[in-house]
Amino acid sequence: MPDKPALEGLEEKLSAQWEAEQLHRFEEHTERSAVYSIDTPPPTASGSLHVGHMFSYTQTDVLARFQRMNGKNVFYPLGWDDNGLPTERRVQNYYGVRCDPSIAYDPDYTPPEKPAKNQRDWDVISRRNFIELCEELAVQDEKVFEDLFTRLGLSVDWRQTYRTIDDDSRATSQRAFLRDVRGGNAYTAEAPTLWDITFRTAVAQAELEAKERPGAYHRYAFTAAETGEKVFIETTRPELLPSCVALVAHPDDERYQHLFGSTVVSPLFGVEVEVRSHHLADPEKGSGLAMICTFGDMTDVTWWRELDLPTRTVIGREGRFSREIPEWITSEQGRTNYEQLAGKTVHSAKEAVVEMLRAEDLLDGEPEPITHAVHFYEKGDKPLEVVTSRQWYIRNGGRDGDRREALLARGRELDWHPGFMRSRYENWVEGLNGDWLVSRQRFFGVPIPVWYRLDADGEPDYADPILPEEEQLPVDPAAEPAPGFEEAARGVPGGFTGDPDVLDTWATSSLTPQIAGRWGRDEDFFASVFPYDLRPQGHDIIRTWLFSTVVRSDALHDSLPWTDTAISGWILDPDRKKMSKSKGNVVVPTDVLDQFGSDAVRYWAASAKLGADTAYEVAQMKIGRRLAIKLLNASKFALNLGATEAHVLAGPDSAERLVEPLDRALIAELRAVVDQAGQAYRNYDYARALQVVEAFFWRFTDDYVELVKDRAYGSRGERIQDSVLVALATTLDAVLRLFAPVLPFVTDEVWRWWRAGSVHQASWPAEESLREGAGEAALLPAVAEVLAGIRRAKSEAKVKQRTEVLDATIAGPQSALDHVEAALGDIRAATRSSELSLVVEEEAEGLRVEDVRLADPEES
RNA sequence: GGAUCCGUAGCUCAGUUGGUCAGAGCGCUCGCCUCACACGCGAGAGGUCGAUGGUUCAAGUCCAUUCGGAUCCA
Repeated sequence: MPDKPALEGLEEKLSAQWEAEQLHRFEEHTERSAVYSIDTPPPTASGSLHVGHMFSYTQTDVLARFQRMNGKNVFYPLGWDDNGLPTERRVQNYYGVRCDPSIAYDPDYTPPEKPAKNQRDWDVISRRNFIELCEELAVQDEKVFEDLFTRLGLSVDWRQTYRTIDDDSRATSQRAFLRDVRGGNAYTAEAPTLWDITFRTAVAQAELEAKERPGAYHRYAFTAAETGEKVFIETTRPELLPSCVALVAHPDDERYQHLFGSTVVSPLFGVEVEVRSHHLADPEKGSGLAMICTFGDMTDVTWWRELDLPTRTVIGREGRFSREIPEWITSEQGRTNYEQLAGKTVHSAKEAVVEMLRAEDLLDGEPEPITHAVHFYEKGDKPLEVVTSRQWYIRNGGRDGDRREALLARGRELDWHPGFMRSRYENWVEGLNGDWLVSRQRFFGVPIPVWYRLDADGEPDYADPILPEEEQLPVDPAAEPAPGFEEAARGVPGGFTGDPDVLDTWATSSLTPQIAGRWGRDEDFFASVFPYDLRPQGHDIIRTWLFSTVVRSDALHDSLPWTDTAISGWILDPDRKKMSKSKGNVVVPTDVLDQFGSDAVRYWAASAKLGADTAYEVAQMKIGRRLAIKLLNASKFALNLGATEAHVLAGPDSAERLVEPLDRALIAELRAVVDQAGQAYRNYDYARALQVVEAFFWRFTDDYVELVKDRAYGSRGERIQDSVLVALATTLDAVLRLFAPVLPFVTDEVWRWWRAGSVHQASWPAEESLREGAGEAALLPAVAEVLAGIRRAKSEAKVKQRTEVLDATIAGPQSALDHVEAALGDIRAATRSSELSLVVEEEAEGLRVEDVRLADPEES
C-alpha cells in the first residue's frame, strides 16, 4: 500500500494486469444456463469517437460486471461495423481507390503511395481488393476505439471480435439471406421503390427521415371530359402533372360525388384520367382533390396499387425527366409541352411546368407557400423519389397482418429496460407500409448471393434465381460464376448473370447475435449463447437495429434474439442539445479521462438511468473522482488500523467477535445495502444500486469511522478493538465488491493491497454471510443524530471540532436513548465529551442535544 | 395528427405498489490545516413538488384538463 494513494496510473497498470490474468475471458464449452450473453453494438470504427460512446458502453459494462460477480460466464464480445458508407468513403479517400465489382481480383494489388488528388485518377479495383484494403485500414481505426474502451475499463473479451465486412460476417449474412429465400421470408419483386438520386440506390423505410421543408401549393384545374367543368386540384409537385394517372378525393367528400367515375383532362398535356375515391384522400388538404402520379410519394403508391392504376413514369433514377416523350401523351400540344421538360432535373422541370401554366393563364392565383414534411434518405440531401425497380425484400410484417401481429408479440415478449421504450417499437411496427427492402445499388457491402439464368434473348429469369450451396459462402456473384456455369457464360444468352447489388447494411447488422455466436460455424458454441440475455443499444435505432434483429431471429430461429434489452439515453451538451458531429458540440473522450480518471467518468455514466437522455456533466465526474479518492483513503485507514482478511465475517464463529452494538448496527445496515443494491441491479437499475452503496459508504466514513477511531487504536482493550476490526474489514470487503462494477480500477487497486487475486474475481456480497453479525440497524442513525447535534453546537460556537465538551444533555424517547446508551463510550470519545446526561422525553420526535457546555478553546 | 418521456431547492437529479418523502449531491454561506483524506472535514440557509380541478381519511405519488420542454411515428 502506497503512503499517498492516488488514482493516477491505475488504468494503465490494472488493465494490463486484467489482460495478463485473462479475467474477462469467456469460457467455451459451458452450459447455456451458466452463461450471460450480451449482443453488443459494434461501433463504426471509421467514425468519430465521442463521450457518448463512453456513456452507453459503460452502462453495459456495469451490468456485465455484475453478472460476472454473480457467477455467470459472461459472453461479452465487441465487433466492428465497417460494412457501410462511412468505411467505404474512408477507404476511398485514404487510399485513393474506387471499387468496381466487375473488375477482376488482383492478388498482387498494392494501393498508391499517396492518393491521387483528382478522383478521376484514383485506382479502380475489384470488390475483393476493396474489402481487403478496408480490413487493413480497419485495424488502425479499431485500435483507437479499443484503446479507449480498454482505458475505460470495459470488461470485453477482445478475443470474441468480428467485423461486419469480414469473411465470416459476409458468409453469415449470405447464409441467413439464403435461408430466408428458401424459407419464403425473402423474395424479389419489381415494384415502386424509394430512391435516392444522389446515391443512386434504393432505400428502406427505416432509413427515411422526414424533414420540414418549404413548398407551395399550386392550384390549377383539370377539365371534365363530358361537361367541361373546371376541376381544381392543389399540389406541391406540379411537375408531376405529365405522370398523373388519376384524381382522387375522399369517398364522403360532398364536393366531388358527381365526379367519381367520370374522366377529366389534364391541362398542358391533355391526358384523360379518371376521378376516383379513396379514404386516404384528405378533404382538409388543398381542394380535397389530389392528383395521383406515378410516383410522387408512398401514398401515390398505395393509391396506384389499391385502385389498380396504370404506371406512367417520367422521372428516372438520376432524378431527371425522361428524354423520350411518353406514349400516353398523344396531343400535339401535350407533346410539345413535354419537350420543355425532357432531360430536366425535378427542380428545373417544376419551374418549367409552372411557367407554362402561367403562360397559358392556367394557374389559379399565386402558389401558396407552406412548410411540409418531405422524405429524405437519412444520409442524403435531396428529397427521395419513387421509382419502379427490381429489388429484394425480407418480409417484416409490413404487408402481412399475421406476421405483423407475430412481431408485435415478440416485442411484448421482450423485457424492455426501461419499459416505456416498447412503445417506440410498437409505433414503428404498426406504421410499416411495406416489406424490408434489402438490396442496395452500391458496390461496397455484402453481395446478394444469387445469379440469374439468361434466356435466349439474354433476359434474366428472376423467378428462379440460382443459389449457392452454403459451403461456398461467402460468394461474390460479380466475381464468381454461377454454380454449374463457366465464367465465359456470364452475360451471354443461355448463360447467367450475377446479381449486381449488395445487401442493406442492416441486413448484416441484424445478425450480430449469429455472427458473434458463430451460427452455422460452431453450433455448440451458438447454442451456449443464443438466445442472448441482453441487447444494449440506443433508442434512436430501435426501428432499425433492434427491430431488424428481431425480424431475422424470428424467421431463422423462431425465437427472440435476446430476453432483455437495455436502452441507453443520449448525451446532451450542457445546453441540452443532442451531441452530434454536425452540431460541433462533441467532446473528445480522452480529455475527461485524463482530467478525472476512468472511474470518475464511469461514475457519471452509471449515475444515469437507462433510457434517460443525460447532460454531459463535468460536475458529476468530479463527484465520482472524489468518491474514488475517498475510497483509497478510507481503505488505507482501515487497513492501517490492522483490518485484515482474517477479520472479515465468515460464519457464526467470527460473528461472536462483534461485541459492540454499534459494530453490529453497522453490519445490519450493510446487510440491507447489499440486499437493496443487488435487487436494483437485478432490475437493471445500476444507478439506484450505486446511489444506495454510495450513501452507505459516506455514512460509514463520516459517522461510523469517526465514532470508533478511539477504540480502534486499542484504548478499550483487545477484544473491543477486535470487534471494530471485524466491522471495518467486513465493510471494506463488501464495499469494494459493491462498487466494483462501477469503479473497477480503484476497487481493484485497494483489493490488491490486502487480498489475493482481483476484486473482479470475487463474488457479489452474500447477504446471508452478514446475517449472524447484524444487530440493531436503528442504532447507528440514532447515534449519528447525537453526533450531529454536538458537531452543530461546536460549529455554531465557531470552535474546532476537537474542542472538549464539558457537559451536554441528550433528550428523547427511551428507545432512542437506549441506542445512545449502548454506544455512549464511542460517542464520548468521538466528541471529546466528559459528561453526557440522558433525559427521557417520550413524546419527542427524535433526539435533541442541548445545553452543550464547551471547554475554553485555549485550554484544549 | 397518433404515441412516449419529462417538468421536485440556484443547478443536476432521487423519490419503487398513494400514508415521517419533502430528499441527495453540486453550488452558496459560515467554521475548521481534527494523528485516512484541504482532491479534505463540520455546520447552515434554500422548494406551497409546472398549473387547475377531481378520487381518497390521506397525493410529487392515482385520474382529468391545461401550460411548457424533448423524442418517436405518420
